[in-house]
Amino acid sequence: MDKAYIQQLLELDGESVKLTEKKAAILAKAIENFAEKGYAATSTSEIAKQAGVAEGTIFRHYPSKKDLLMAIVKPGILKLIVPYFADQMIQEVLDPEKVELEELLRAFIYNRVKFVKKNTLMVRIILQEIAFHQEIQEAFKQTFLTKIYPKVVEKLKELQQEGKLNEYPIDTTLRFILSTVMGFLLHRYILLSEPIKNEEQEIEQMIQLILDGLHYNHRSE
Amino acid sequence: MDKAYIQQLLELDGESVKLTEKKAAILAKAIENFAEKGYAATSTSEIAKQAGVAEGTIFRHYPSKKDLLMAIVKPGILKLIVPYFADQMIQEVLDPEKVELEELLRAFIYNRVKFVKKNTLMVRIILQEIAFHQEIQEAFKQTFLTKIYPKVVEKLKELQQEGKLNEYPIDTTLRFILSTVMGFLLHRYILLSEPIKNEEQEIEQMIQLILDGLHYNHRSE
Amino acid sequence: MDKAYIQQLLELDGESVKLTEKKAAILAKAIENFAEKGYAATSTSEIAKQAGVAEGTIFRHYPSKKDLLMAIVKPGILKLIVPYFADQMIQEVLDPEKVELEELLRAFIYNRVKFVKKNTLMVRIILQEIAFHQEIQEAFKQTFLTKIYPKVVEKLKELQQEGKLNEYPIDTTLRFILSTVMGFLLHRYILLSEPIKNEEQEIEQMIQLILDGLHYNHRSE
Amino acid sequence: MDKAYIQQLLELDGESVKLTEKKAAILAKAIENFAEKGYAATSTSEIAKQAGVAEGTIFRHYPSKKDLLMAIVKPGILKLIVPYFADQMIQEVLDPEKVELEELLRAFIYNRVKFVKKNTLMVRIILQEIAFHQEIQEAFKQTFLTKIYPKVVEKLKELQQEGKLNEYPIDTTLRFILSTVMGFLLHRYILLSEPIKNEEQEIEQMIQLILDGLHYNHRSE
DNA sequence: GATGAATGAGATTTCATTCAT
DNA sequence: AATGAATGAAATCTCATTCAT
Repeated sequence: MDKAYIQQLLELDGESVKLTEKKAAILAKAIENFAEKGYAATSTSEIAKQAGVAEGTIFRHYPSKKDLLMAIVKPGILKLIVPYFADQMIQEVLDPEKVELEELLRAFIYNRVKFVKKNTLMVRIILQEIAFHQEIQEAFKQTFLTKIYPKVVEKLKELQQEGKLNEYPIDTTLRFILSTVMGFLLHRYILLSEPIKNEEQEIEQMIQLILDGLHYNHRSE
Repeated sequence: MDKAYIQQLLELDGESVKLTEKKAAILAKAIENFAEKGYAATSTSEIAKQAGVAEGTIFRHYPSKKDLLMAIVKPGILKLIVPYFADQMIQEVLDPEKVELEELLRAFIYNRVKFVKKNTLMVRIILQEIAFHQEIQEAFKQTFLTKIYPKVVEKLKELQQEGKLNEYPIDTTLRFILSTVMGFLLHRYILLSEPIKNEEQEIEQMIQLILDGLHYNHRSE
Repeated sequence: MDKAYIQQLLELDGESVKLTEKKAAILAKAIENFAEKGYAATSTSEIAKQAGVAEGTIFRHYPSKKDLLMAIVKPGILKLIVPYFADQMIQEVLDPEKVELEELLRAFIYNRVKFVKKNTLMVRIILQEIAFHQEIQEAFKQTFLTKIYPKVVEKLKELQQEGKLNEYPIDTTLRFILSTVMGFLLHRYILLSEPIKNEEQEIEQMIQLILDGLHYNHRSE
Repeated sequence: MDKAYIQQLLELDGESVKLTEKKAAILAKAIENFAEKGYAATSTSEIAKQAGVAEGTIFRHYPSKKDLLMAIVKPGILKLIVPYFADQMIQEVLDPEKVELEELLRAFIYNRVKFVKKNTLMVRIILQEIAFHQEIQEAFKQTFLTKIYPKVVEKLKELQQEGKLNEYPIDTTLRFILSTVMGFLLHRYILLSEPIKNEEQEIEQMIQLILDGLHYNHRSE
C-alpha cells in the first residue's frame, strides 16, 4: 500500500486529501492491522512501529485511536454505498432512454465487484467494526438512506410500472437483490482467499438467478 | 439468560453439560458482553463483576480468556450449521417419499429462523469473531464440509436428475440459496433490532423468490 | 522418590516419622519442584497436581507453604551438618586411640560424599534457599555451632598439640578444610549433572592436597 | 548505588552504557531487591515504587522481568569470570619474564577480592539465580570456557614444565585453587555480613595453604 | 482426612495517551 | 512536525489460602 493508493482510498468527492509520508504510512499500517486483527486487538504502538514513526506521531495526526479508525472508515462507507460512476459501463446504463433492469444490475454488480476487489481491506474493516461502533452504524444508515435508497426505489418503481418487474413490495425486492449480491461479494472476495476461476461466468449466473427470482425475463418479450 | 438456557445452548449431541451456578453466570455474562462489544473489547474483570464472581473464578474454569470464547463458540458453530431435527416440520420433510424442494426449503428456513431467533447472541458472536480467530474458521469449515455439504449436494443432485431443479452447477445453486437465506437471517434477526411485522409473509416471499430463481415451479407440473 | 525414601530423609534422631501415602506424595513432589525451580517459583497447586491430591490437602498437613518448606529443610540441615555415624569407617576413626588426621579426613569426606549423593535434591534446596530465609540461616548456624564446631575444634587442637598440624589459627584451618571439601561436593555432585569417572582417585587427590596444605605429612614421620 | 556505580557495573568492554536517571534507578532497586529476596520473590511493582517510577516504565526499558534480570546478570558474569586488568599488581604479574605462581596467585586473589567487595550484590544475585536459569548457566559456562580456561591451563602447564608445580592433572589443580578461593570469597564477603578484621593476614595464609597444597615452594630452590 | 470450588490480593504486562524537548 | 520517555489505569492471569461438603 503506497501513498497514492491511500490517497485515492480516502479521497472524498474526488478531492484528494493531502498526506505526508508519515501520515500515509500510519494509515497504511492501520488499515492492514485493523483488517487482520480487528480494531480492538490492534495497538497503536504496533502501528507506529510498523509505520516507522514514533508513538506520539500518531496522536499528533489523530487525537485518539478511534479518530484514526473513523478517518479510514468514513470515506470507505461512502464509497462502498455510493458507486463512483467513473467507469464506462455504468455511465451508459444511467442513460435513462435505454435502461433495462438486466443492464442496470449487470453494471451495478461489475462496478461493485471492481470496488471490492480494489478495496478488500477497507471493506473488511467496515464489516468487522460496524457491529461495535454506533458511529459507523449511523454513518452507514445515513449514507444509504440519503444517497442511494431514494434513487433506487424510484428506478424500481418505474420498472414495476412498465411491467418489467414483479409486484412484490419494493423493499423485499431490494433486500433480495442486495443480500444476494452482498452475499456473493463477501463470500467470493472477502472471506475466501483463493482467487476465483470463472469470475465472469459466476457473475452472469448470479444475474440470471436474480432476474429469474424477480420474474424479469427480457428474453420472453 | 438463566442456567437452563445456557445449558441447552452449550450441550453437544443432546448430552447436557454440567454447570455450577457460578459457571453458568460467567458464561451468561460472557455471551452478553462478547455479543455486544466483541471479544477483544470485553474484559474478564467486567464479566466477573457482572456475574458476581471473583475474577480468579473465571480462570479456574477457563484457563484463558480465549478458552472461554471457544467454550461458547464451538457448540454454537455445530448447532448453527447442523440443524437439530427436533421439530415436527423438518421431520416430515425428511421422509424421503414426499420430498419436494419447496417443502425442504421451507422446513430448513423455518428451522433456521427459529434457531437464530433463539440464539441471536451466540450467532452474533460467531459472525463477529470468525474473521479474527483461525480456530473458529477451521471449526466452521470443517463442520460444514463433513456434516452438511455432502448430504445437501446429494439431495440437490437427486432433484436435478428428477428435472425438479435447474442445470446450473450444484455449488452455484447452493451458494445462491445459502447466501439468500443467510442474508435474510442476518439482516432481519441479527442486524436489525426491531421485530419484524409480517414475518411469515416475508419468509414465504423469499421462498418464492428462491424457487423462481432456481426455475423450480411445482405448480406448473 | 518413594515413601520409604522420604521417610528416612525426614526422620530425626533415628525416629521414623509417620507418613500417609498422600503426605509422602506431597513431600516428594515438593522436594522435586523446590530443587528444580526454587521455592518461590513453585506453586502449591503444581505440587498438588503432581502429587495427585487436592489443593486443599496440602494445607491440611502444612498450614502454609513455608511450613512445607521447613518440614523438608529442617531435618536436612541437621543431617547435612551432623554426620550420622552409621557406617563402619567413621566408627573406627572415632576410636580415639588410633586417630590420625588423614584417616579422620578420609572418613569424613567419604561419609559426606555418600550423604550428598543420596540426598542431592535436599542439599540443593538448602543451598538455594538459605540466602532468602532467615529461619534457615539461623537453624544452620545454630546447628553448626552447637553440634559440630566444639567437637571439631577440640580434635584439631589435640592434633596441634601433638605436632600433627600446623600452627595456623584453628578457624583458618577449619575454613580451609570445609571450603575445599564443600567446593568439591558442590561442584561434583550438585552443580554437575554428569557422573564422575574416577571418583575415588579424585577424592584421594583432594585429601592429599588438603594434607599438604596443612603441612601434615604422616609419611615423613 | 548511584548512577555512576550502576554505569560501571554494567559497562562491557570498557564502553559505558547510556543510562537515564530513571533507568539507573530501576536497575539500582532491582539489584538491591534481587540480591536480598531473590528474583522470583521480588515484584516489579516493588521495584517501581522504590525507584520512584511508574510500573510501565520498567517494561518500556525491559520487555519482561527476566530481561531486567539478564541486563544485570550478563555483564556481571563476564566481569566476575574475566578479571579486568586495570590495577597495578596484576599488570606487573602478567609480565612474562618474572612470573611466579605465588605472585600470580596473589595478584589474582587480591584482584578478585577487590571485585567481590565492590560488587557484592551482583555476585550474590549471580550465585542465587544461576541454579534456576539455564540462560545464566550457559552464559557462565560459555564465558569461562572461552575467555579464561585456555589461558589458565596454558600458564599452569608452563609452570608444570618448569617444575614449579606438582604433577597432578591440571583440572584437579585448577578446581582446587578455584574452589578454595571461591570458598573464601563467598564465605568472607558474601555470606558473612561482618567485616573481616585481619583481611590481609587471612589472605596471605590462604595463599600459603594453597601453595603448600600444590607442593610449590619457590623458597626451597 | 480429603476435596476442589471459590476467593481476592497481587503479579506481570499492555496500551492509549501526554508532554518536554 | 516529530520524537520517545513516561505514565497509570487496566488487562490477563497466578496463587496461597479458606471453607462448605
